[in-house]
Amino acid sequence: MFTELAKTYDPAGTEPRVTERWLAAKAFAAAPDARTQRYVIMMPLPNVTGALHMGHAMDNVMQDLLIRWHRMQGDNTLWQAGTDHAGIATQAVVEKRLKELEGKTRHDVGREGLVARIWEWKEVCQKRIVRQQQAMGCSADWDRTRFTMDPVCARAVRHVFFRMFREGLVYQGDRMVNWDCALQTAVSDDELYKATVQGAFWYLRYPVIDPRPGEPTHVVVATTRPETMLGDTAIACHPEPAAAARASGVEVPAERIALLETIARMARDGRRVRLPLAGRELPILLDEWARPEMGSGCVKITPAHDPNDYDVWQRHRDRIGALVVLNPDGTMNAAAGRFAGLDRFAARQQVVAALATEGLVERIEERAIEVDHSDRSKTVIEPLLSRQWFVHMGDVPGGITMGRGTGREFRSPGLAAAAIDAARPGWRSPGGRNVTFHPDPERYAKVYTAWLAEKRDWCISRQLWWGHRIPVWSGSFTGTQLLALAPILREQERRDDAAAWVTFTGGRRATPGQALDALERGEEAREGRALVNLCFRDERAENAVAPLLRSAGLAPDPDVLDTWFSSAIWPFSTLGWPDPATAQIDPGQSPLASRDGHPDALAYYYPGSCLVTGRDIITLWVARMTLMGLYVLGDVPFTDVFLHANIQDGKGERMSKSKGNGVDPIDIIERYGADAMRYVLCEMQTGTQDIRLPVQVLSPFGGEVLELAALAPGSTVGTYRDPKTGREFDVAGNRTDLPTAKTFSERFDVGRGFCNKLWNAARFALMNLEGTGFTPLDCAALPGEDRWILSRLARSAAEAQRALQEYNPSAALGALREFFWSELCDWYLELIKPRMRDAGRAPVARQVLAATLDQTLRLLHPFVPFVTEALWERLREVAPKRGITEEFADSELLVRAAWPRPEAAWRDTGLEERFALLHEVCTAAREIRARYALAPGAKVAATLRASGASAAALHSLADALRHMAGLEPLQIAAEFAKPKDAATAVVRDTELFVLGVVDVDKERGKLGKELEQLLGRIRGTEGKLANPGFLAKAQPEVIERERGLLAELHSRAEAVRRALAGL
RNA sequence: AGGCGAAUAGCUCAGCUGGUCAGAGCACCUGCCUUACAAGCAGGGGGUCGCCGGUUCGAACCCGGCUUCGCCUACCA
Repeated sequence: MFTELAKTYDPAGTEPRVTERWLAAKAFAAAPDARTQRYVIMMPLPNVTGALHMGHAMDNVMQDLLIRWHRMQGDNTLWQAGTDHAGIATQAVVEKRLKELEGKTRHDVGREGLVARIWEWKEVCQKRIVRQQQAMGCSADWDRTRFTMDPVCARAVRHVFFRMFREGLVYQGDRMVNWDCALQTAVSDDELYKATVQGAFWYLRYPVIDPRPGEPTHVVVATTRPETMLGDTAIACHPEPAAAARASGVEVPAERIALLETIARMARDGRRVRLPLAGRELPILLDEWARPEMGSGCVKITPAHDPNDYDVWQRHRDRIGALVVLNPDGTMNAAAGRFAGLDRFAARQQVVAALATEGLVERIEERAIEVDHSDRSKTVIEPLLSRQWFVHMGDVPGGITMGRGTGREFRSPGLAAAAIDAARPGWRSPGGRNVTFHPDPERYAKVYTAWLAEKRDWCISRQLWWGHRIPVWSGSFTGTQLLALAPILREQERRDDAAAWVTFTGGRRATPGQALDALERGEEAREGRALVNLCFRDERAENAVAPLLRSAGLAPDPDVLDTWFSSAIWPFSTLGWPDPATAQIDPGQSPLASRDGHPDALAYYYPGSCLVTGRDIITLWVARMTLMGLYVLGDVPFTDVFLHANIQDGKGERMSKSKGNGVDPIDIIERYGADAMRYVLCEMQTGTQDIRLPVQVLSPFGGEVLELAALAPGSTVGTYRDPKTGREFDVAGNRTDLPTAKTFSERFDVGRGFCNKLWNAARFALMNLEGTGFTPLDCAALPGEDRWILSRLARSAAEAQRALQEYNPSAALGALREFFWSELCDWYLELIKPRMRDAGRAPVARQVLAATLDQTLRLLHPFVPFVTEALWERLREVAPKRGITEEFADSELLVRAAWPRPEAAWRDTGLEERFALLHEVCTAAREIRARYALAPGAKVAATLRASGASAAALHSLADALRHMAGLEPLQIAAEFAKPKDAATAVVRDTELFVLGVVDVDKERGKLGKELEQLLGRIRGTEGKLANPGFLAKAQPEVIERERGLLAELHSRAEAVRRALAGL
């Protein structure tokens, strides 16, 4: 029995119940079956660092939209959910809490203790993330939820690393890294941000050793970090100072050029300088890095603490070395002599002071300096030389085998090269796929390719405790020691689950066998040193030999892998690679192994379909996932990459919680409902540019709505001032001493309005649908408005389908909104109201209405799943059988219902045209009614002058016109005298006269204005047609159109003139 | 500094290969509590399409320059 719906839609009361039904029915679960059409999205896994923000909401909603759409189309649809351990980000968060709550550092609790705490944090955080995603309506397969450090993924990480290690694609080397002294780890370039700090250029004087007459006694170098001078191993001067100065375009004083030329000559002469404080002799290098126009023109070279100096070192390795003067914690090390133990900033002061007493500080230039900071610890980054693991991105001699052992093998010159190929339009993998970016293929392919083309090796080691341990044992040995280890090395080399490399000091890398042979043959000196790296594929095997290795002088690598290493293999690690049958999943999870004769999850769901993300992730993720997929499985992990817009605040700035300009999706869901949020996110997603979402906040003092972008900032980040009271409040949640206020955005009003409209349209329908049955109907025999709404429905469904295929959610939703609101609600529902009261005509109207509502709910479901699912339930109760010519396939849950098929038979372009005329005449009549302030319910007499096709159209739709415009009685005739007392409107080739309401002045004003407009357009069109160039060069059909337009304008102007004359 | 992109109504955005393309929603104004919905209905006003040139019979759209903003990459002794 139908119980009437509430008058307004209540998302808070509806959504949890709908979620429960979905989850209870396991409506999102995916399992391999006989279907060949599959659709797979691997969720860009959120970090377990905290709550989701609006960017996640956008990303998740876009994915859910595609997933629900494909699921309804009958594809076997998998949305793989999960979270990322996010190494450094998570460790930093937990360490910070540890400090705040317990006052302890990670060293107080130890490695195991810290990792245990992070696991606890992860459990809490992952649960919260899943709850948030479910609140948004995400229809991911929760029974397959993975975590990058769970056993399934961890095994895959080891196997991939092992394969790369054995094939020589990962290596260990000394490189310049961004060192975070607080977290004591290297961080990647992506984890840096620039900040301006107050600093100075210190100009330091290095004494020249034994200067000759005419030569300077000192060489001046400038630095922003004086303490690093303790690590100087050279100074440098440009080889051609005069020429370089000219080329720079900067005015350089002649004296300086002369001085630099002298220094360059001294360098060629082999003159040296003495490093103050340390006393070392330093050579003067000639290197183009020293730019005459900058600083003093000469530059100190500190290879271990400056990336550019590192490059200089690489060019002069035969002459200079590198000296590390910093400890991992940011204090000076023993190499810093008497400054050892001092913090880097304290050392800076003291070095300067010491130099000053020796008269070696020429001058100090105070100024603001841009310095790299760690995004994780917010401290100043130190460039530092250290030993790290790298993935070799460039080409390798002989190339590499991609997809080894998969049956999709192919050769590629290198990893980056393979990933670049994958995005070429003409390229195809052995599986026949490539990667295409949407919605702007060329633009984003360029970004992707440009980044990969640099082929910069990927630093994959992190000095953290939280993450996948690097499964390598290492040791440094002399040749003699190495020979003693031969039995162990040779044994490990024989195993297929272990691999080893020996790197000699000279840089030569060899397998243990080759290395031992080389030593025995004397190609490598026995007193020289060699680095041994030994990698084990399986953890158990590694543990078994660990004691042996330890006794042999090898030690396990203390570092963990970069988070992106495990994220990059997410598309297949989640599915159980390398062997789904033996993957160790949690109790209750969907199996990965083959079942019921169907393929296993990996074989069935890899390669996937689409990656949905923001364009800032192109290099971080898309490139690395593609590369790993090709390398390990011989095929791309997805064929489509959907890059959605990012959300900015009202000022066009990136939203950020810490900045206090963000909006929390959970606040929005509470305030507006999840569907409202989804509606607006989809509507904003037009594909061309980033989106501004103006942010508002309720004043905690006065309660009024304030525009965040217009507020005066408060005393700290994330605080603002109430304009009325001048008092401060906090929105970022980092101040406990101030009142807090939740941010929101009025943009979401639109979404709430839409859901409410949908609710009420359904409410009306359901009130009238009691007892609706299904009888096959003859489409052609239906009343005009029925055929019209079905035609519009079919057209809108096709439009939405096309827009979704083009990754344009906004256009798809726009088409559906237009159909639902402006056609179904504004016209069709009104048109059938009289039929609903007429027992004879009601059944067909009911059946068509039920069918239309059925299709509308299906079409809108991917956008607004909750309200549509709730209404679907009621619709099925009231009208269990629905359809027009044949019955639609039913489904208990809308989420599993079939997507509407394109019904070509419903389309009737001529009828739609006739209705368009009806709408125009109706609008004209309403305009007259409004102009003369006629009561809405009052009927008014009218006549229509129309002939030909228009007359036929209006005759056929006269009832609708009477009803919708309140025209009664209404006459339609080709010719009659215009009544004196009639208000007039000219619509296309017809004239409408509304009788008995005329106000001559009003009419004259209105018609006069219209005539003026028409005459203006006539003049314009005539001018065009009088232009010989236009007639000669424009396309004939364009000229024809203009002529037709001119004729129409003339006849309308004539009609308006007649109306004016008749006043 | 280089690369990519954007600038259209008060706000947020559409506008396909140049020709009924100047649009939508919100906001605003007017009138309506018309038995689905006032979170609604009906009607209305509002834009020199960032600026300057060029190409073209014709430019919001194509080209060049400029201004402003955003993103990415690099760099500053």
